[in-house]
Amino acid sequence: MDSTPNDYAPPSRTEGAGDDGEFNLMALVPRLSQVGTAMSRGSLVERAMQQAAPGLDQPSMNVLMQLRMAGKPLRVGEIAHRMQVVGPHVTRQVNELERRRLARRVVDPDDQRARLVESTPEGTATVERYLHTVFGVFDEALADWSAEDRRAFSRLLGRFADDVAAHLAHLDAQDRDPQRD
Amino acid sequence: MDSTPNDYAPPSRTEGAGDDGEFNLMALVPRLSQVGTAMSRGSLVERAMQQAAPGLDQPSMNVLMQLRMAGKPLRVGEIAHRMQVVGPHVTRQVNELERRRLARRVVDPDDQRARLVESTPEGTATVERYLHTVFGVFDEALADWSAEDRRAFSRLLGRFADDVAAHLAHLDAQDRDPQRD
DNA sequence: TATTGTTATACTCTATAACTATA
DNA sequence: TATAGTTATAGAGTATAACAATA
Repeated sequence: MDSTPNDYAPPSRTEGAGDDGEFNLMALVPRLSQVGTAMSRGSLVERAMQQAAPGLDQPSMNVLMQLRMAGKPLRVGEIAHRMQVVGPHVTRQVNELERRRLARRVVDPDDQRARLVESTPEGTATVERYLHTVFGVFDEALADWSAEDRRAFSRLLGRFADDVAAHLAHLDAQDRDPQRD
Repeated sequence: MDSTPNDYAPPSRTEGAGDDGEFNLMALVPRLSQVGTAMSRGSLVERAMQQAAPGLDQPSMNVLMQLRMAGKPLRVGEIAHRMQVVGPHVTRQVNELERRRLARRVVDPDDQRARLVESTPEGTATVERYLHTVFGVFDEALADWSAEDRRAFSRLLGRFADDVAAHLAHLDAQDRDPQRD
């Protein structure tokens, strides 16, 4: 019983040829949701968490990921901003990471109020294991893709994320300050 | 906008950390997360919910969306499957939708155990308002895109979602039944 | 005996409010 | 007085377990 989740958007089955070729916003939405689910609570992250740090929670791994992507220690507020969450949330995850010796806090020399969160070697190794699993899945899933399609997807996804974010920021600013526009 | 997730220059040891034209998995991950956040708890959905049905919760709207995309009444279990959630979760949202007269349950004539959930006219109007807002934002955000880029993005995103889902389903099946391969 | 759905309960993620300590 | 972070608490979203009705 397991019917296809995709009656709405006929595209693909992909293997053969003819994608329908149309641009249809209605078809885009379920795909975006699908990707969102995969990145937050699907078997991909479940699998990667299991490989990398059984028992650790997802947001804590997300903190480690932010540190990994930044390549340097970050303030609590900066991590919160990058994760698109609120300060206290980060505090709790950093507590957990510190308890597990995956990260530590040091006072920011430039501002005694602030704390810099930095990954420990074990923290770095943990997030590397996580990314190894995630990349492995993507890599195998995209095994059949042409180099050109990969580049195009990367470019278009980045542009899409940027353009949507920028437009929403514009709308939000308008809401806060109806004068402008 | 201030510092966007774009600072993420992967620290040196990433595979082929190339420039914009390259395909770099490490660059893909934050973009996918960003899109996921937008679709689940960003200002896009907040805005659309506010326009369409202030006070209604997001998963209930998601149920209405599934009915809209299917174009026909669906069983509780089928809705759960399409939403990638578990049965009891859907039951609660359908209760809420019924309370608000946005959907109703009818016994499935083919199986007295099952219930078919169908949208009321008000439910349909509600989800149309929601989609109108979402499509409006996307449409404006993508205003500058060429028709070709739109088609390419639609095609590649669909293929990506399908290929990742298929590969994960394969891995999950392997986990459950290590015999196979 | 297996399946569809519901009720009751608990867990995870995230937000808001009140507070502490620097600035 | 404003800012960085923390503590305490509350809410939204989702899962698991036990059950009822029908197959």
